[in-house]
Amino acid sequence: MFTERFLRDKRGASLTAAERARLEAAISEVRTYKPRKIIAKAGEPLDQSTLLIEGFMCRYLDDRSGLRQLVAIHVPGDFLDLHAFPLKVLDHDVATLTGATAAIVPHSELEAIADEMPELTRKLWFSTLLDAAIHRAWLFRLGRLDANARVAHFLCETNARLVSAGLSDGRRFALGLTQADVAEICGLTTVHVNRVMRQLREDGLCVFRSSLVEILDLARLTALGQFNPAYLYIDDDANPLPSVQRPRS
Amino acid sequence: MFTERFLRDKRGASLTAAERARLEAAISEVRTYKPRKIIAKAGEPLDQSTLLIEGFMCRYLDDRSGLRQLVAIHVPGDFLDLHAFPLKVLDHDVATLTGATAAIVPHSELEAIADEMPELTRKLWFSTLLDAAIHRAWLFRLGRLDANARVAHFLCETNARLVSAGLSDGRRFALGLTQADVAEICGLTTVHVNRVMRQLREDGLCVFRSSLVEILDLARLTALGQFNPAYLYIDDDANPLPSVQRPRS
DNA sequence: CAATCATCATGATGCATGTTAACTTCCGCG
DNA sequence: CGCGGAAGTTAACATGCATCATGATGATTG
Repeated sequence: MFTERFLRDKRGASLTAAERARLEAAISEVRTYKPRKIIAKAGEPLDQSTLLIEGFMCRYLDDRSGLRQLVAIHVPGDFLDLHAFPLKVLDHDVATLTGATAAIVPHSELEAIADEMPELTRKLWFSTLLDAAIHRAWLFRLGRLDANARVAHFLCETNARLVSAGLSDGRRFALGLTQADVAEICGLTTVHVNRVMRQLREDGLCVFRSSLVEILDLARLTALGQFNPAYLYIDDDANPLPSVQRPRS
Repeated sequence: MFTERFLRDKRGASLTAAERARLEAAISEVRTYKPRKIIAKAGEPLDQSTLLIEGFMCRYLDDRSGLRQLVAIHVPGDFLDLHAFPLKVLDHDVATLTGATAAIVPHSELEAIADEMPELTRKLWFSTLLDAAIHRAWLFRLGRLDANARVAHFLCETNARLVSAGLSDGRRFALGLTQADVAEICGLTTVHVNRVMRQLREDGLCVFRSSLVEILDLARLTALGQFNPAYLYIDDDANPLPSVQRPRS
């Protein structure tokens, strides 16, 4: 079941068994990728999209001197270039961060789905809009938060997304990124990300070492990053984070 | 024809006459709005979307102390909260910047369109993805550009969008924003935006005074802002900007 | 027409983050 | 098992933008 995590526990958009089966049938191929490989370049016409099964991928824009600004990172369950189906051509590059496996879905299959299954189509649309909502949270992060808060916000967001994917217990998760990657995400230099990580460690908020994130004080990290997970559209009663667990009735 | 500007000259997504008529028939009402009024609040369920006909609107997120980060501005022709149709609830607020008029489209009509007209549905989807592409360009702007370049990039983008809407001649356009608005867009203080505007003026790049933008040197402004309009998905041969006009064959 | 408020303008000062440059630690690989 | 390159760490110094303060201009309104 390659589509197992896709839209899992997303408010009003979880797939029915029939929809899941249809999507599963649309997969033409499963590929594996090495770390730090470019998967799609801006401007090239695409006739397929990629459903991430394992590993981390990213999307980014280059500035004139070749520096990257990441505009998204993707975790297992993300249909990461589904927007290439309506757009036909991407405005940015897509690459792996870690080694990864992904399912390939040809656009011809998506066209068939669009003709036959309006409700599933609406859910695919929803999935691309979820990415847009995350873009907006990233805009807030870059526009309004200082360096410490940016990194805190990013770690909280990634934690929440990985909890939803079943890949974090709400406190600890594997994250195969370097400090340089975090810098490209948060619009900072690697030197300064290093300073921020040290401060988070010394303040007892979070430790990020050898590709493992350990959140020591989720409440304070959340407050520091002004993180409010509403934009992730996660079902209220699915996989609650430890800090938002409600009393059992 | 309220939908006249919607997806005008957008690559592979311009509407056919029949599609336009269908959308026109979906409009339930036309409203006028005063400047600086909130139109939709984050978290409230929405059962309609808004097609902007005249004026400027924006979308924004608040930080803890009430400061705003704009995540989008919208110009006539934009279907500005169409993403509320699949999402049902917005993750941000929507407000007018200037006085405005807009057409209201109930979600029940969009559902009917989704059931009957897959090709038009794909174009509506495209429209929401165009907004996401603009989000990505804004991420690049905030993450990788300094203050002068951010403002230059914003002015180039707005110029290009307004040319496409028929509201800029490629050099001059009305823009009813204050320097404080530009600050909320570019993640700067109003004081610093003021300094940037002065510098752009002194360098002979651009003058922004009494709600009128005059671009004096588009090529240099484009270079300063590292602006590449590809992400706007404007038809190659529609309304070319003066600087990208090609020789007639 | 005066009063008032939003917007624009500009200087002085401070701080967060960038820049440069070592140095260290880790880890894969010959 | 030691070598080499990538990633992490830290310090000294530079700077772009925020902050604070104050006044000028321009528009709206009673």
